[in-house]
Amino acid sequence: MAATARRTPGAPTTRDRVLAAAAEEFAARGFDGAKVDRIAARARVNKAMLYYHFRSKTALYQAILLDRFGSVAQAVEAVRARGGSPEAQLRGFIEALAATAFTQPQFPPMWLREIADGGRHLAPPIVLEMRRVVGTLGAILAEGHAAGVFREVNPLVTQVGIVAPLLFFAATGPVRERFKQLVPREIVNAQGHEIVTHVVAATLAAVTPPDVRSSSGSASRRQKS
Amino acid sequence: MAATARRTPGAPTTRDRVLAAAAEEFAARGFDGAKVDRIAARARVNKAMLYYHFRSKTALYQAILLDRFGSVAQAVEAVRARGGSPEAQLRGFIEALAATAFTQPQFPPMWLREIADGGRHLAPPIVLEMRRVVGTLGAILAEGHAAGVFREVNPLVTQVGIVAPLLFFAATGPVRERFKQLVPREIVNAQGHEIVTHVVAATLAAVTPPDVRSSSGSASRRQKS
DNA sequence: GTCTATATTTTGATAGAC
DNA sequence: GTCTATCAAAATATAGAC
Repeated sequence: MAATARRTPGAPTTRDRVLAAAAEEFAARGFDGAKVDRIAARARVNKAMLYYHFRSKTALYQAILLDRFGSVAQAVEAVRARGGSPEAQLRGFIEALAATAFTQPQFPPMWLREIADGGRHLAPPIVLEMRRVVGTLGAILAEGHAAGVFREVNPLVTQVGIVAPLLFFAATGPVRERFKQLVPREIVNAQGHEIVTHVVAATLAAVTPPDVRSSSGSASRRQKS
Repeated sequence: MAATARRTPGAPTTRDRVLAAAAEEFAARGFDGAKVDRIAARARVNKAMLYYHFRSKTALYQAILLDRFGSVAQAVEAVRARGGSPEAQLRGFIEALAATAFTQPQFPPMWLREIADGGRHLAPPIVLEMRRVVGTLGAILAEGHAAGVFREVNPLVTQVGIVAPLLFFAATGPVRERFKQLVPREIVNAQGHEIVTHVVAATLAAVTPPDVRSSSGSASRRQKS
């Protein structure tokens, strides 16, 4: 109706370009390190334009966080809805998180920073999305426990055991690249699938009850060699 | 000799107070979020005094990082020097890291932030300290592999599986405290020892070869129930 | 919806007296 | 070694024309 320029269908809107540029800037520099001027420049929009679409730097930041955590929650809930054995769901949970961490490179650093910040920018809606993620894992673990294939474990501890290595590994990519001169190649050249395999194996082992860990049903702790 | 005020023996020097205050500020807000004025106020020193002792905000930050990573490296090397079975050394490695993470609350957030920052502030000496940590783990894993009690695993992947959950759990303390209203108590009230137990179990399981995982020496993957 | 110009505050860093 | 006063550069945000 107004003097709106007719956009090319499928082309990202100005708002979308700002969101994308902001995600990169926030991921790379953190909330305080991110500069509104740089975001605007990256998005090839004017700074005033940015403030036209978003109330403030904080609002922009929170919009991104809400979107990303929402899509993570959706992904893990889809895994749970798909059903299957508790082990399969747990593996799917891990793989869904890994997929997010590796396909959305901005997400791991942002998550790590929010943790380090003590959740200073986490509005309640964002926390609810995070809650959906732990809740989903809790449901999977409870189902497995009820079926007798999982021990009773603390969902938070288990979730940290899953999420932390995936985020950490994904986020350390740039650091490893940066200092590859100082560290042996074989060590640095770990691939994403290796950490996923590790996390799956480690998590399954940690939630498996002692009595199904070996066919003999005996001690869970091996005797010293 | 000069007009130096005679310090009370054992009392922290001005420099030490600045370092302590800076560690808290950097941990809580990150490099860009930390403000020199706040550091000075916290340390009850003048800002000019701060710049007398440290060349710049960056130099102050790096001094702290070097010190902390150095003490971590020292701790894990002490574990290795103490000897014992590879399993015992691996457990000791994990516990040493956990002790650092829980007794020095500023350290986990600072580490997470440096990762997220892509190592932008990591001077080569600091990277060398980090290298000592991975190197120590690599030595333990190699010894275990030579003795036939560990599989051949990537030290970096294994280290991420250890360090990330410990740092993440320690660093999430404030977040969990902050949003405890929104999450069930049983979940939030996980204690530090729980994550250590989890990491030890998960890591040992991940590095144990299939043929010693059960006394029968059969399949490492359990059949479905 | 988009841009130019600018107001206002904050912040890292220093000069210079004592 | 310590403090007061202050500079100069950034950085968030907005006013107002088109």
